[in-house]
Amino acid sequence: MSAMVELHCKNFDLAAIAKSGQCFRLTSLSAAEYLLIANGRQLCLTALPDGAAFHCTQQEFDDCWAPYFDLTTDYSVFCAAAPQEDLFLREAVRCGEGLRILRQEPWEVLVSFIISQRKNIPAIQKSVEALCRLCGEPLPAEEPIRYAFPSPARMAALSMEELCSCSLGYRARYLHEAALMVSEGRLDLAALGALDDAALQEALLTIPGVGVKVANCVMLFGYHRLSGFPRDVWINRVIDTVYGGDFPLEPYRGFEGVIQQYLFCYARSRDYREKYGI
DNA sequence: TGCCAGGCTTCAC
DNA sequence: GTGAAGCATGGC
Repeated sequence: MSAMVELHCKNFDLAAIAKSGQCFRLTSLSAAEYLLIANGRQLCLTALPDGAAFHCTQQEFDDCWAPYFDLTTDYSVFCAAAPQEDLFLREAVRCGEGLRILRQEPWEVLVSFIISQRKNIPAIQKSVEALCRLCGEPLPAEEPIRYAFPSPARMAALSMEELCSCSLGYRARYLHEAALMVSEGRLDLAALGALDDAALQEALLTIPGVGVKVANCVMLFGYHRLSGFPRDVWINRVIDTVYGGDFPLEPYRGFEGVIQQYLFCYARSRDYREKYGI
């Protein structure tokens, strides 16, 4: 019988995480089965009513996946921060209380969110997967063959034509330059982790194709800087239509990014669109 | 078929 | 410094 670790946790919803738009390689295989490729390995998961079953050894769970899913953080504290009078945020939290802010590798997040600009989530997933198939290392496993996220060096070796074959459009030259910057040592993503938030954002903004929004995504999802608050079209729409153009961040200082994620997921939900006629 | 998508860069002014 | 135009492509 293969190894398995069961997680029972109120604030853990695989379906919500999979469609949260923060990672693009956690995919649904069936109603309750999911496949995650991250950290150079793959993991099968089964959604449970109060958590998930991780199909791996206890050691792999402890060393790799518990940190990845940020399991030592108590998200109920963030959920409880929504004030009684903010009915919209309370509904957003209720809708997304199983979300986690994943601790992904900065390089993968950087590439994924350079790709993300002016694309919807299915299109991003498709481009990321095409890129992995094109130049990612095959993972040691049975059929079907799956591919790790490509290293900067492997991406830098691609021609512009090869990059464009992943439906990257005008983003291909951004990715090519980013891959060169990292593979040639002009940009040390690991070293950036030692910088404070302001210096980290400044460094990320030197990368072509990275503006304030993408930089905030990389900070939040790649460096676990929970104060990052990416403003995309969905968030701006919510702030404009629900908060009169000004969302109060001060009450959520230090975990603005978690609140942002609740807002983002609720804004894209059917509940929200039906309720607000959008 | 047309609008939109986890925006950024460039170029007038 | 600010605002508008242009950008490639696929989902819905």
